[in-house]
Amino acid sequence: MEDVAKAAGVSRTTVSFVLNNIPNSNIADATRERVLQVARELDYAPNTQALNLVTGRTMMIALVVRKTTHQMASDAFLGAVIEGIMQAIEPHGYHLMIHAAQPDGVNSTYRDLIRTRKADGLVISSPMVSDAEVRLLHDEGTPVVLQGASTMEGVASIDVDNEQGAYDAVRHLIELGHRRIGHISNAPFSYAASCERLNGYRKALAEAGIPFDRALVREGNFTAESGYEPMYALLDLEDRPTAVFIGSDEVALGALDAARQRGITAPDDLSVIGFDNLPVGRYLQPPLTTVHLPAFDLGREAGNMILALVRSEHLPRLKVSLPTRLILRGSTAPVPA
Amino acid sequence: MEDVAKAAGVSRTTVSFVLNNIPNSNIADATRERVLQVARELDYAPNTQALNLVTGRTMMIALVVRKTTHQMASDAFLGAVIEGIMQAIEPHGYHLMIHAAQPDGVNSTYRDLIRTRKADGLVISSPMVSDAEVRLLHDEGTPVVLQGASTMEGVASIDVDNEQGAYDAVRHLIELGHRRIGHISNAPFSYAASCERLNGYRKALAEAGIPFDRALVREGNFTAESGYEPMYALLDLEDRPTAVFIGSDEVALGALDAARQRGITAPDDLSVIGFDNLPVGRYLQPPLTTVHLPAFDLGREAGNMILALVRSEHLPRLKVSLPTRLILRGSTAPVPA
DNA sequence: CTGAAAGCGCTTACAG
DNA sequence: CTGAAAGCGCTTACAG
Repeated sequence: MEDVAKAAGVSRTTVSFVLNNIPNSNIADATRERVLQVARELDYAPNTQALNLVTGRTMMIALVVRKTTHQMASDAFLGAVIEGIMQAIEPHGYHLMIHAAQPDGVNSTYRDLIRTRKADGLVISSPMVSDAEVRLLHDEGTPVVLQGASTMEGVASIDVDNEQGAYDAVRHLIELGHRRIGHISNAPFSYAASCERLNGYRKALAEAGIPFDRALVREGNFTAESGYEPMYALLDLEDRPTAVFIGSDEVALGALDAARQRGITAPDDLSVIGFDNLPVGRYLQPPLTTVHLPAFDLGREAGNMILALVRSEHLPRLKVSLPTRLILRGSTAPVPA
Repeated sequence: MEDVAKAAGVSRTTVSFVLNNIPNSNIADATRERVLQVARELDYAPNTQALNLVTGRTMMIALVVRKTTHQMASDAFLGAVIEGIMQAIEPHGYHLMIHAAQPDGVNSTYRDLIRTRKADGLVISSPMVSDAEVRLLHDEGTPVVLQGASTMEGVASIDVDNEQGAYDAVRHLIELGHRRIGHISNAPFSYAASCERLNGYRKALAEAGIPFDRALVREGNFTAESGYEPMYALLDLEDRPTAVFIGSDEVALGALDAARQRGITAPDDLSVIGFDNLPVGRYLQPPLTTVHLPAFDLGREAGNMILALVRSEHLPRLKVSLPTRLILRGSTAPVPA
């Protein structure tokens, strides 16, 4: 900048004014032109670090991924979420950094991103029901958006309407005539999303006058592998279900394989409906009926929210809930006569 | 820091020395203890921006994803690659930022990340054969690692051994007795990886004395949808193949569906082998035989390489090639008698 | 309409 | 063993 000022024969102040297009700076057109010209010739680019130091901002948003290494590496939605966030923030000059924080990390470090001024705000992809560090961060006035859990008082959050999605899925099964409907969760019930999906399941049953049977509910744990045991257990029941609502396509993969091993195939012997709408679902045999999770929209909305927060703008709603959509394919059918 | 110095009754210099553990600074133990103590009490955290300004470094690595929005959102490996890079760089105090750059972007902007000092080095996930911006960056002395294409002279790069992987796949088919073997590429042949896999295919054929037949080679284009046409074309051939090597599991998904629509099922009527080893492959019916692509390792190695570059350390090898591994599952079988 | 100067929060020769 | 001071590259009152 020094160089530009010298070459253009003006002060650094003037250069700063024209380059930043400061209003009311009243720079003569000729001067302005000259500075712009020289800056171009010298291929001038401002030093972000210097700018950050004086403005006190970093123009960075951190996406904190609260997952184990394995969970993150096999997260089919990470790309969509990242893409969504970037599309929201980059047009406004913000960049995205990724930070991994183990879910069990007691001494996790993402608060340091703020303390050491590496980022202006955090999007926390946190499936955990509660998290003391988030609480602290929020109380300190840090811009924080929770993506995926909405149980924390006063903290901005975004999620899909899990209960409604589950309700729609189970209602679909009921309409096909099923009465004996099992449920395998996407994750342990210590996760908010699992609870909400269970609630949707129960609500649909209740509405149809079908009594809730605890024995029909089993826990999955994110992965396809975790789908085997629960499915075996369900199929081993005296009065086994004619349909199963599984809270995750991924878990459904394993569950379907388990059923197959027992010689039970969907949808003839058993109707199966998943959740998430993984891209691969339509290529399975039979194509998997599921509930669409709008991962990209989730990211974009999270981006919009954190953007509003870091810019101290008004946040229309503190908790937003995105709609799901039932995707009918081949893994569900009317209950066999 | 000012505050810490004041509270400890020392100068900022001293605080800086003890906090950064500067060797040969010869701080009295008592002073050191006092400073540490006060810093803890005041919950002091250094301002990264100020530090960056004086050191001239940002401690940031940018992952430049050269893909369309759609491609990125449906990239099953992005999480694994990111995780790999982070595991390599975070222990050394570096952070990762993500930057999207459209593959067709003439006036793409990732060079600005360096010009404006937002990052110290770039990992470019670039499938394109050549890229003028990378050339320029490299010539300017910027630390750059190409992930996925190795055609640029003098630029560090990492990739999987595509040719060997394809060779292994086709050789497996030949050993099963197939002689009429089709190929559907993962992407257009303007992409380096596609060419390399085609070379592996040709090499295996040549070695077995099977003449290369241009009619048996078709282009895929990343997505499952792009697998239909090529498969139809192959099946419509007079002398149709008994096996097909497909350069991508994703493309294989569509191709398999296309075959199924024609009443042709793997592996009885047609052996099919993919590439990538998507997690879902083992849950398909039949489970997909494929070539394992070590996405996490790719990321970690890219991380190690860029780390060496930004730290001006010696780079053992400028171009590294990671081995693949043939995964035998159910979609390939001996040629029908 | 433009410039001199202070300041953002650090590091690091240099002096004592 | 410790401190005063310059400097990193910017922005922004303030003065003229």
